Amino acid sequence: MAVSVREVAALAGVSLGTVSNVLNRPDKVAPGTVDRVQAAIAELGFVRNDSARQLRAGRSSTVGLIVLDGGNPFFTDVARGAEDAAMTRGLAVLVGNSDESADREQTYVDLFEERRVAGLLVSPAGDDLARLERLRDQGTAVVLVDRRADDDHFASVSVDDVAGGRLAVEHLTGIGRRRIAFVGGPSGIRQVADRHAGAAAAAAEAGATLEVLPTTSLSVLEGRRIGEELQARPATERPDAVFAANDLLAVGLEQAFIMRGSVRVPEEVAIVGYDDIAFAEAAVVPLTSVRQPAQDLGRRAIELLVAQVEQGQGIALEHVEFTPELVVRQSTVPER
Amino acid sequence: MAVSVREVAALAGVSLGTVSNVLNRPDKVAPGTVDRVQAAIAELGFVRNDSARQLRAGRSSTVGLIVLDGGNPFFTDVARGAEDAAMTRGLAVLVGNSDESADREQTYVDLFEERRVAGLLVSPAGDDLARLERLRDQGTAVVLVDRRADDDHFASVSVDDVAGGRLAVEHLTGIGRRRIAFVGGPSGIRQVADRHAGAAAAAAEAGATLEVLPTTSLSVLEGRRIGEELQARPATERPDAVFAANDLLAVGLEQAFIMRGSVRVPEEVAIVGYDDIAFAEAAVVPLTSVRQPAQDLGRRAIELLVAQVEQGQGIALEHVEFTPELVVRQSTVPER
DNA sequence: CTGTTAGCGCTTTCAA
DNA sequence: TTGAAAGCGCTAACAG
Repeated sequence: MAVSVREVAALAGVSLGTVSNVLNRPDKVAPGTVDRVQAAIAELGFVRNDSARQLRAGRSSTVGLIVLDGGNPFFTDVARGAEDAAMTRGLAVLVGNSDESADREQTYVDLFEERRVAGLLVSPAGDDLARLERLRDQGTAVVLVDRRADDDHFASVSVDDVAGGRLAVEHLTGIGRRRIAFVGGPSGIRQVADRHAGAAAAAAEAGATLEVLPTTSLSVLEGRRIGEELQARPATERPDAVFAANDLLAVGLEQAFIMRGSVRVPEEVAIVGYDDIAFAEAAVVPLTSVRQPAQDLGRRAIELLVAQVEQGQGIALEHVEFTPELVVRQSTVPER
Repeated sequence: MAVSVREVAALAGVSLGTVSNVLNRPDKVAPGTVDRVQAAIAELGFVRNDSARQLRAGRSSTVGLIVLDGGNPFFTDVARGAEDAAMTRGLAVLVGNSDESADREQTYVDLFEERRVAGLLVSPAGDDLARLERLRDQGTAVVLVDRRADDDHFASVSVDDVAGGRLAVEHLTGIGRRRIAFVGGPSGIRQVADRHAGAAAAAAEAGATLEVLPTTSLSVLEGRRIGEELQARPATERPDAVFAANDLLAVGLEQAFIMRGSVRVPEEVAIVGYDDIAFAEAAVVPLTSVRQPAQDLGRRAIELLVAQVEQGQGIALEHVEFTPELVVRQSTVPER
């Protein structure tokens, strides 16, 4: 079937140990020999068998990544960042999609464990991290993604949603708005609660009011529903700015305002969204939004993982928390 | 480090061959022994080493999938379908994102080849399939995804874009529209050309006209530009329906029509998009769109791959072409 | 039904 | 600088 080092060695007229050296430490081999071996490799189309390599070496050059939602752009960006960072280090990333199911997550953890991955990046589906702790205790590096580890059991990379909420509202007060509404829910979602907390703090500091308009989900439809309610109010009782917990809500608000033609954005009501989805820029009024550095998250997670692998168990577990950034567009600052 | 079959065998008081049998052919082992071995496995937390297994077995239980664009919902759906189908067969899917770069694609092909994957699912970045042919000649099963293989070199799964274009225009003529416009471009993109061809055929059959409005890209902005042009025309010179080559264009058209308030959708102009992106349903006027069975594509690709693996080289190469389906919403048929 | 044994392809001492 | 040999963990004969 596939050609092995043995055949390469035979063709090149050297021993298989030399072929291995050409592959792994070419500087330890005489230039002429290297050439001969490489010619043989090319001629036979030899491709190294990673299983054998890994079995012998005891360690793998693959890392696993388990994401909560493979269809979510945030996670595809995280994956992309991880992939890129891994590739420069000669690592490959196996991506699994748990779809928020603890069972599926478990299946992937098993799979990765059987493959003896160098480490695991995981955005956990539930609160039961016991299985991951066991893994880590057995020597597999584990980094939590998009979840701040509350204890010292795991390294983690996450984004500071409180800072994101603060950023949004500081921008709104900065452009002179004082009657601000926060649209979002359910409040049980940690991200929603954090963004609200940051928003509330920033509003209080600036002497602005923050009215909370709860939603049952983070969808365009819910945004439109709230938008309809707001535009039905007398102009004097409307907020002069809205911070939506995500972009879908914000787009729904925009639709309600623009479709009716009753509320001008941003003149009467400025709108800030969250996530900076691809669609934010293409909204009827391009949307100001809080962007999460998803690719950086993935990149950094790989770096923490590599550090753990290289420095072993004893390493201090880092918790990296990224600060989101504000992307200003016409939904808060009109085009000149 | 990790525990091996040897240690399990020692603890259970059997030989390592028996442990292997418990793992792979439990029915060949006495029930009592099975229990004892499994107790030992549980106690030691034994996890089988897949590298060793694969090295010995000569075959792998992983398949590689290389997609053109990891951020594109179409491909995340394909991946999801492939993952699900693979999982039920005990296969794992390694997903690589070529990002339309032939180089990146090559890197992943190399990676997968080193890992001796059972097969490769790939939506090729370029037209040079020579490398893939070599792979296939060496015995690795290859299935082309989202690209109809023009020859008998590869099995393939794709979606019939001509049928999709036909579907869209038949719907429009079916609701009585006769002056139809096709918005899309550049025409060099195969999907665009096919969708147009289907649309033209359907229009001709129904005795409708099909005006072509070319775009430089498939973006919301381009859609909005065309929309502005159309709404500036006298009502009598406007088409009574538009078929857009994708949903982004369609959303841009809608935005231009609705924002100006000058053209009613669907009364004056009906709009059909393509892809049925998540946003289509949430558009200001929910968008009628042509949906591609992306998950089915992924699932079927795995099935073709498995067939090749099981039946070997001699198998007749299948070309599965899916027919898209129309999702009707208010942009063509008003709510009652 | 269970134990023994021979490798899978590679890397890595250790000697020459 | 190169070659010979041992063995990673597992599976699949084959023998008992």
